[in-house]
Amino acid sequence: MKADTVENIKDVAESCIRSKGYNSFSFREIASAVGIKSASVHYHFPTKGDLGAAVVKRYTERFLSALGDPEDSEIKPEQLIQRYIEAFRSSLIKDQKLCLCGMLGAETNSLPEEVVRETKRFFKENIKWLTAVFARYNQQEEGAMNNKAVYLLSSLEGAMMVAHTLGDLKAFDNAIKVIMQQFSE
Amino acid sequence: MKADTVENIKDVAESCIRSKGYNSFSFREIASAVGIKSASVHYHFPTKGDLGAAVVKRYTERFLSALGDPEDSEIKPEQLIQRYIEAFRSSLIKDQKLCLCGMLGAETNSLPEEVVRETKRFFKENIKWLTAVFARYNQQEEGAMNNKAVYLLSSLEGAMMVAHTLGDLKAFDNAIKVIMQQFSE
DNA sequence: GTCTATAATTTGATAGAC
DNA sequence: GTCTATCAAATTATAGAC
Repeated sequence: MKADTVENIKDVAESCIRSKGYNSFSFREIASAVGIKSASVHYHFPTKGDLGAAVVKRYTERFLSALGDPEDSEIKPEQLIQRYIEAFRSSLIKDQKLCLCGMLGAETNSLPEEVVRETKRFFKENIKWLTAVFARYNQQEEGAMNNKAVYLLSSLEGAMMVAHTLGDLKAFDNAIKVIMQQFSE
Repeated sequence: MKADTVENIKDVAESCIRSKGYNSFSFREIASAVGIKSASVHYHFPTKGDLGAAVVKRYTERFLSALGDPEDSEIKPEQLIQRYIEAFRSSLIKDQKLCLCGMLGAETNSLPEEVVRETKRFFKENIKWLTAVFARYNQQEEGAMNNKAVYLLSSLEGAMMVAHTLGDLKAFDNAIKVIMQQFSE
């Protein structure tokens, strides 16, 4: 059932950060939810920064893995973009929470260096993946593809935040409708 | 010089929240920057939630005031949209900080009720203003204008967050380029 | 209106037993 | 690997003097 304590800790920490932010979760809180004591959490993750960085690292790996190969010729680029949007959408709808890195990105200035580094990596890998997908569309200049990638990532992060704040998940879908017009010509 | 203590407190608090978040600033920190003691801050704002809500309220009033009347026939709707985008851009470039409500929106789940209420109001008033501007464009259906409003607000908030995290302000302008294509037909 | 002093709680982190 | 116990610091907030 609860095979791996380390994974349990990461699960709870990820959930906490995504709903309340890095600066509003405590080791005691994590420990309590896992069913251990805070000293035991420190055994696995000496500092809060260690835990935060590990959570983001796992999050990024899972996210990229779910997206798959951007150059997989079996799948049309349009479908990959659709899959990308759906990844954000299900995060918001199913988990009722923000993107982990959307939250951490806002908190950047009050985060330990190792957490900032991993958060940046998430964004950079996202942009890289999207740029690779856009490169499969009809010929475009290098810069235009990168701009589109930054744009799509940013718009989805922003739409999650606004919809979550307003408590209106339809707002997310409404924003998506406008975003998709960009890619349907 | 420092005429009004209350305004000074709000100034410092706004700056702190925009750079570190609501959950990472303290009354002692504000007091120290203003040159008073934390007990004096409590005299003006009994609770942290009171201070937070007052800061957002002033921020919203100033923001809407700077935008002006969305139905001012002296100004073309295209120019108003440009002004709107510029308001976000200068926040990011000049202040090197996020939008106050972009930060607070992410933190929604760990905020006092009165701060959440004011943050929602900022977003709702933004959407209302934008919808009024879009209504001045050629005939569109009601829903489409609202969707565009939510979309533009969301995209700008997201672009600020991503650019700020990456420490790459050009990323903001690159995203804007793609966003503007939506409104240039 | 600002101060000193302090209460009550929570936090990240460590020492050392088992 | 988990525990008890504890530390040192920081937090929001209040009482009461000036």
